[in-house]
Amino acid sequence: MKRQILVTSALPYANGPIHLGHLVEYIQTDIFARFQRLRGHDVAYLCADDTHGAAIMIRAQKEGRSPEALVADMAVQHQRDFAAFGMSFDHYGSTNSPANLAACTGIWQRLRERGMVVERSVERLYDPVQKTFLADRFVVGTCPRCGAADQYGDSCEACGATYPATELKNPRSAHSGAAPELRPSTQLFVRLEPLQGFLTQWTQTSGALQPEVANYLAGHFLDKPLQDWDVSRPAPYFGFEIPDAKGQYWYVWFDAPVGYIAATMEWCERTGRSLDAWWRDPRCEIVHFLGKDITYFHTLFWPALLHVGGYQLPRRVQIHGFLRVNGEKMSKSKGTFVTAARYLQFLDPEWLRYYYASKLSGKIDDLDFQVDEFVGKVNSDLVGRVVNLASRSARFVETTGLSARYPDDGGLFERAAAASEAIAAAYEACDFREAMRLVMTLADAANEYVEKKAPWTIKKDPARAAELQDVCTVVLNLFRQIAVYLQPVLPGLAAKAGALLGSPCDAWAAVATPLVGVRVAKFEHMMARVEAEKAQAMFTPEPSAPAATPTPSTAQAPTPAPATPAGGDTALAKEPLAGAITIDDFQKVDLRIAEVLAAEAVPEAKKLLRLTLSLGGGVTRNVFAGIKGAYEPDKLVGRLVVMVANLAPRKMKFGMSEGMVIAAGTDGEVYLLSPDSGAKPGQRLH
RNA sequence: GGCAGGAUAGCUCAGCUGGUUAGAGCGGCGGCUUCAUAAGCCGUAGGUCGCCGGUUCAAGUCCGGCUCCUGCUACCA
Repeated sequence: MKRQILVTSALPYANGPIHLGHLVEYIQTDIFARFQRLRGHDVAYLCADDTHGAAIMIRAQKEGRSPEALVADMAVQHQRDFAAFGMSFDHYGSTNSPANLAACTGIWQRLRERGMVVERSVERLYDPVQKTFLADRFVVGTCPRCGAADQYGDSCEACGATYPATELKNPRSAHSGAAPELRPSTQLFVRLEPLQGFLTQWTQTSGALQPEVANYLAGHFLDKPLQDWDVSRPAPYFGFEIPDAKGQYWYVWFDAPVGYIAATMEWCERTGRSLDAWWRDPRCEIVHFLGKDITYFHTLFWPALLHVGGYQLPRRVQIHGFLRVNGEKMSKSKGTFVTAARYLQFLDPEWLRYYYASKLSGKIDDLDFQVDEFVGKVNSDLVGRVVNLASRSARFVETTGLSARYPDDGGLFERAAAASEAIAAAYEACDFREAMRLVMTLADAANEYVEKKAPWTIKKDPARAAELQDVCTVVLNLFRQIAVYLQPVLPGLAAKAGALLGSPCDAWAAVATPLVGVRVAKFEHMMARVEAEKAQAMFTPEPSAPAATPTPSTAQAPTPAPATPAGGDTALAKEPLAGAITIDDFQKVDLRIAEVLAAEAVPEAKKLLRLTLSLGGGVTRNVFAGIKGAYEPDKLVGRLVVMVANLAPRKMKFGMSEGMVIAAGTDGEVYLLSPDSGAKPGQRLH
């Protein structure tokens, strides 16, 4: 039965380049889409750039151009990268499109009709100079958790904390620099509670979600009344102005997923198809691929919007984990944050497709990119086993072609054909790892056959020419079956296999019937081996900036233990220098020498020590410091540290914190600062 | 702290509803082969299945507790 399948990948944000982490998702989705096409189903693979939001607006402003220009530029970059990695989108759109506005408007009207939009006044930060409300991203200040300066109002890039903009310390407007004030703002909310029953049932019983995901939703959201969803943002905002609420814009997460529908609309328009056949017909299977970070948008809000909008709900939401590199989070300073464009400078895209396929299990687990494993898998599986089959047989039949009848092969071809359904089931379940494993056992069997038949020996005897041709006919047919099975992962290799035998590997059914009597083209290399050095080089940070190399005069200085090979400026790369401030700015900060009178771990806290600091003359301060992991409380008592003495006190879960202890560190390292001997508690730093 | 997921050979992982001597690939070691992109084939060594207790004729597989990792979250989507 021919199925109709609409496949999507999450829309990449137009604020940054495509990197190896993104590619886990796009490659996974593309393999699924290509597999379904290969099986003869009707597939639409749709994607688009996610273009709206304050982050885009700010960046455009910084770069002195319009958001539209920025977004157009990123669209070109993204699509160039995707093309290089073989993404077979049927259409690639943008959320900043008339189609998307139309689709959003339609859903919005239905929400209004059902009384699901409510207006409420919320306290928001207001820029008194510009006379405008500020989106979270337009407020900058000090992170309330880690104290990093110049962080946006929604989350901290240094420590990853998220918080309401009102908690930011020393907040300033990104427009005017003025201190924002709290003012009531009228905003629009979508009520989700009326759909609680519907969403509970859908998430728990539809089978669309992986079990862990259903559990997560049940335990985190559905166990209490669903909160209203704040879907509007005050101007200025790069996005769609809400048609019936002037000055209010849809929050980017409202119009982003609607982009799936908009992309389908554009595709239907272009190809003369019907949108309803893909979005309002239960026979169409909608499959969303996305990362675990955006789970709840796609499993609560999005189904709610679809339901109210009269659209078909996804048949499946396939959620994957994050990419790690050699067991660690991707990191710019460690060079493991590799963009698609950088990968292409070093390595072949098909290698990555295969490597990811061989690791993807369809579960939500993170996926670890290990350089050695990557090199080993590609070289031994693909070059050593698969391509090698063609390489060790094709040359023998370049002049004769394949035998006219398929010879007896002891059941090898038939067995490989019989594996078809097991392999297909693995692909269907997105257990590509299992699919690759099954295919490789076929390659093993084929190589054993070559070994046993020893065509190179047969060749020495002219009387056995027919036998030689038969053996190669078997081997090349086994190779072709494998090429077909791998086509969703390695379309390039499959195309080369098709060219070799003059018959395309473009249908799953081709594995059932051996090819006979055809000519065999001159054999050419099908895939190069990975050079381990190149893979290694790709993950090595570019030696950056001149400042890193020590000048001769400083070369005598004791060299700190070199944790990183080249450069040594990773801390600077990780946390670039902040913008210039005046001496007046600096003098606002009152830094003092303080003596640690007492220190104790806060048992309930992961990172906190409670310090009692003396500023001399009997003045003490109670300060919580996130240094539990790095310092023993006992060893701190008596030592001098530097503290921010005029930081506004802050109520924490464990008590009042009346200041902050200065420490250096990147990625969880912590190094307290000490003055030279002679300094006394209470002295100010100038 | 809450929630979720995980802990099985050096590495990456399979082990379904409990049942014979716990598996695969890679890597290691030993041999064979030389058609092939120094590819291939054969053989072999590696595991107290995180820890403790329980249920059972029988537990990696079920139950309870604990330890450690990962992610999300921390009065909030």
